[in-house]
Amino acid sequence: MKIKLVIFEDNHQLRKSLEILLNTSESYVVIGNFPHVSKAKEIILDLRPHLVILDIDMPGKDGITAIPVIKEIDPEIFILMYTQFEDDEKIFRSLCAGADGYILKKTSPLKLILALDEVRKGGAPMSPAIARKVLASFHTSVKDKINYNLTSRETEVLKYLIKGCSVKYIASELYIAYETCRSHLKNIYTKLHVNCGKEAIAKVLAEKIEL
Amino acid sequence: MKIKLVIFEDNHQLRKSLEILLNTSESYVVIGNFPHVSKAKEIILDLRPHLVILDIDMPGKDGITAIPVIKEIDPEIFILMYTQFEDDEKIFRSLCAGADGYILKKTSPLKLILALDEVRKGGAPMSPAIARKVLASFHTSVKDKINYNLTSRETEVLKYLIKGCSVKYIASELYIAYETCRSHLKNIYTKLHVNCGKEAIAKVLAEKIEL
DNA sequence: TAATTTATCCCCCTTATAGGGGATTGTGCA
DNA sequence: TGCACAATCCCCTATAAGGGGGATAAATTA
Repeated sequence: MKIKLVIFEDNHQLRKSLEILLNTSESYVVIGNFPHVSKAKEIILDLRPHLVILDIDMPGKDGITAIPVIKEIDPEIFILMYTQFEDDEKIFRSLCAGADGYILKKTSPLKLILALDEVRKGGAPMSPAIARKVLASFHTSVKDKINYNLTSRETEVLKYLIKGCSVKYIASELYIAYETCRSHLKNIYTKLHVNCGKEAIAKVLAEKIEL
Repeated sequence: MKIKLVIFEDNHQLRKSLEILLNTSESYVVIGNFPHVSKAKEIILDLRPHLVILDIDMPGKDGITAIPVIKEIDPEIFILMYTQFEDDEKIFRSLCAGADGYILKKTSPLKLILALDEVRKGGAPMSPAIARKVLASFHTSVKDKINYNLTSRETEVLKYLIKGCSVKYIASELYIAYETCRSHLKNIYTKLHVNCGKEAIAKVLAEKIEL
């Protein structure tokens, strides 16, 4: 059973030669080949490929816009970006959107096939520069975050709160009175600009506020 | 000005040959060479290298444990993991901890230097398989998550809850009675094995449960 | 030294939430 | 045809949580 490919590539010549190249391989078969992604949804729903090769720079709709569309239809469909220039920003946006890797158009036919194999096996081919960007946004996510000026005690209380603990429990854990704990919470709510514990938890966890 | 390197590597022979190799290069100079990471903090504070080459498998303390220690001293110090086996899990843990890339011990001297250059330039050398793992955990597509069997309506209610909304507000947003909303919440709490909304929010957001 | 901050505690009052029931309607599946 | 289930709504009760006060001792800062 060959892996079914759909290609979106605006350059007519390149599109054709890609098709010929891939169809001569023993593992892949091109079942669709289109110059733009405006009908991507219908095409994917209709053809149900295993893997999509997606050019980034295309007239009209950007290839990146098609990523969420395809992944929503079936997250199992692999998406390999195919770009002429090593534009870090675009490739990074592609990967954020859910692409499974990318290859440059200057890549040799052999390496193209290898990259496809890699994607199929669950790998995500990408250059070190891009990998670094992904890594960076992966752990140091948002460093430019607001300082809410919580005191050390308030921070302690908040740490328990975001675990879902009750006020009573937090108080007992910190060996302070229930009312003291509530005082801290009141101050926390004021400082975080929220009105209740639920909002505080949601804010801290959703905004990845470090404590 | 040469890039100052510190190496942590338990194999004596390898450590020595690494040092000789790197010292013959025109860009790098090895200023420290140690068989274990137990004194990593003191060493880094003292020597202040630009880049650290870190073996993962070492007797006593694992090389990975040294990553946060080094990064806390100076996040600008690059860390390149140096491993014998392509152990996905360990490499992944290393990258999560803050490593800037990794190379295998079987890597040729030329490629080792290239990888160091890559790290210096801000790249993060890694294999496609690792890149995929990073990508995956990056957009939280943890597939092996528990299915709590929430109904579509319960999911809707929960989506509002984790934004910190009150029961009354959720009810009004969904055009249902307050008591209906509460019924859904009761069922949600049962299914998630929690006792209150705060716990539910904490659980969903902390465990990155997809809704 | 005086003012400020922090952490601690207490009161009252109101509202929100949780837990325990129970009931009705429609839908889909066996 | 009947059953299970999802979604809707209601009641009662107890506890938890939030908002508004205020107070004190210790430490820090101006």
